[in-house]
Amino acid sequence: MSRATIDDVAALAGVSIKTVSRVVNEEPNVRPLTKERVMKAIAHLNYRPNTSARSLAGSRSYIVALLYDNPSANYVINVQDGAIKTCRQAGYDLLIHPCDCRDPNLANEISTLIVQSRIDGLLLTPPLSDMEPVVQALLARGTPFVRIAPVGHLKGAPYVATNDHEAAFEMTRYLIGLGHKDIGFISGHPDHCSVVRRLAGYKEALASCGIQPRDSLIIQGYNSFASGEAGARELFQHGEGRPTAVFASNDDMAAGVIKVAHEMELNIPGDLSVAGFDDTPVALQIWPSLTTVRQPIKSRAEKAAQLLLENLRGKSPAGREIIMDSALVIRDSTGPCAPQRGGN
Amino acid sequence: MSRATIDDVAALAGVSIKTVSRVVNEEPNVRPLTKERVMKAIAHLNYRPNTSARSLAGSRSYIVALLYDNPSANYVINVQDGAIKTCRQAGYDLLIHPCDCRDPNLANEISTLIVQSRIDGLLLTPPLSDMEPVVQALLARGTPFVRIAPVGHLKGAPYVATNDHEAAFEMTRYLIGLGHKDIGFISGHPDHCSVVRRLAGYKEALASCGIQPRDSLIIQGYNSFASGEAGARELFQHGEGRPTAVFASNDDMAAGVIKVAHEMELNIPGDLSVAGFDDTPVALQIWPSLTTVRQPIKSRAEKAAQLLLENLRGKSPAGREIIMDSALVIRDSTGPCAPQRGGN
DNA sequence: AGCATGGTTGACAGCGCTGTCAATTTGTTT
DNA sequence: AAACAAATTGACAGCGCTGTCAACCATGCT
Repeated sequence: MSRATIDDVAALAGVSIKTVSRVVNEEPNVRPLTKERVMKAIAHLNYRPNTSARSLAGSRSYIVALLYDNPSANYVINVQDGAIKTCRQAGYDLLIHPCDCRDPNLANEISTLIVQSRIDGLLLTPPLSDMEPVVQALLARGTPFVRIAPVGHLKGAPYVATNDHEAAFEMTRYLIGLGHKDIGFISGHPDHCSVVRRLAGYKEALASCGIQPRDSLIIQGYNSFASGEAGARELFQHGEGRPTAVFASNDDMAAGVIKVAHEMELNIPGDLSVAGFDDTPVALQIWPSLTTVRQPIKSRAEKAAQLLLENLRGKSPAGREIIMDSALVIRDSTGPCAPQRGGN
Repeated sequence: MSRATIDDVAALAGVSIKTVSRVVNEEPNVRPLTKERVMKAIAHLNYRPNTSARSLAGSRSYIVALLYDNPSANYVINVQDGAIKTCRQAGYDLLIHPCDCRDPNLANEISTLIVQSRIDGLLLTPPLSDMEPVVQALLARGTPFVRIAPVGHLKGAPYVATNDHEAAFEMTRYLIGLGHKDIGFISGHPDHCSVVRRLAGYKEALASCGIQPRDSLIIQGYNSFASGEAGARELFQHGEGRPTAVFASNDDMAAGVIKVAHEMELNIPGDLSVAGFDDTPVALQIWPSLTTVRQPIKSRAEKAAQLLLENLRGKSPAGREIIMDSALVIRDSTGPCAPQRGGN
């Protein structure tokens, strides 16, 4: 089973191993006829090149690394799935590498990883996508990489992002459309810059409707469920000025808000509307189900991997910056503004 | 940075490359003095062997694969983390390989993976741990593997499991201790055999307290949140015979039960106690927080990886079957049986 | 016909390491 | 001290592939 070597193929096709190598690597200058003979032999023997030999002889390793430091299991799994899918098709292996953002030595650690595991290219997820030292180190080494959902444009650092700004804008407009005027906002972890854009979208939507954003309604969160709870308590402490809706920068925090609301015996969405961001599984697991923004996490990772592989193959040009769309998902946690206690 | 080869080390230490190789691979018959000199040279040059060359020349690839087909992102991430941790320490890489259990060709696909990626050994997670064709194929190939949380003893197929049976027994006893007599049970996916044991533990606990298990209280679930909801609806449809407590075989299903209870305006734990299994993050994200059983998912994966690596190194003997303990985590979703409406 | 030109092919030398086996050193025995 | 066994070390031949470079072939041109 698949024990054939390049020599076997060469013998069967009646060519030299070098020619087989050319066909396998899709190099130019092989006569179509020859190419076909070789391909037939390959198929017949079910030949698969030996990765170790390839990477030893050539420069490539056919391995790309996926770097992450993200507390959300769901997010990571989705990114992995997307990246693996693309890599498998292209004959690349994916090496997953959890890391620690707070490690001051991170850039070095990554360099070591690249050298040691002979990494061809890397995929960076937030918050690594925006860590200057890491990006600079990669740029300096000349190791290809693609950033997933970064906030900033960095010269020569390609990325795939979603339009967080617009999505937050739309969600806020939706809440305003429901009659809400006092809309609390729980922002994301300050390091996750992508999340900064969500705040901007929120503010802009408010402004576009002539509502003055109030600082007391904007709470600093840290992406965790617990920070959502804390944020909710802070928002609700002044009885009268209480917002009638809360927009959290991710679902975990929104779930925290909802839990606090339950504890305070607030009716959702009757007394309080809550919206999240990301559409993680928890959005459907809490009660009531959460209105949120669906991110194309998996397909974004696929795209990023595709971009990276194209880079590795030398086709560096076109589309080094890709923006993908996300969509509002309206569920049961949002409804018309309180006083009227509308039907919904 | 780390570009040193074995030749450099050999030159610096004043020995042949073969001796360096011996030291690196911890082979016997190297004089302590020589060994020390070599180790110093290695440290000085920050030498790391080239994986490709190693696997090309030798038989090993220093790669182990982690196979899974599990809908729970949290579970998978924890297993990955545990396995990676152990592998890194030992200088092995971990290749993650999501697969599809329903694929009738699965065993072949895995064989191909092993051959193609030169996998040294594999880690199987449920439900693959108990798939006969897969295990048999591996046994036939002679490829080392370790099963995580399987249900069955299979000759020559080492595993690391937790005492699900006992944990389910204890949880049930705890509920009985709270005064509950009508305790519903939502079992897990029939393929996830490990989950079968939980049902056995539940029944046994009932029996041990002189309570006759009733079939109408035992519902077939499928590990998903949705199947928890469905199970709850089934349990609650007959008004009077309604159980006062529900024990679900995992947290997702327990969350489903709680959601249905909320919809039916049942007070938890006043009107209904709910317990889960696994202690996934959702247990803390729902309201009220969920009483559950904490599984040592990550450390179990670490152990499994250790066992596998020992196997790869030829130390096949001792402890081919390891059982680890799980623990009850009492939170707010369980309380004294209804009628009295006790304080808690 | 004679000669560049460029497309097509193969011979060959490694990539950095490990397995084999023979050479050397060291320790033991009588 | 000679003879032997065991421990220690190194020379060398690949593992399966790719990069280099030279050889070859088919054109189109003068």
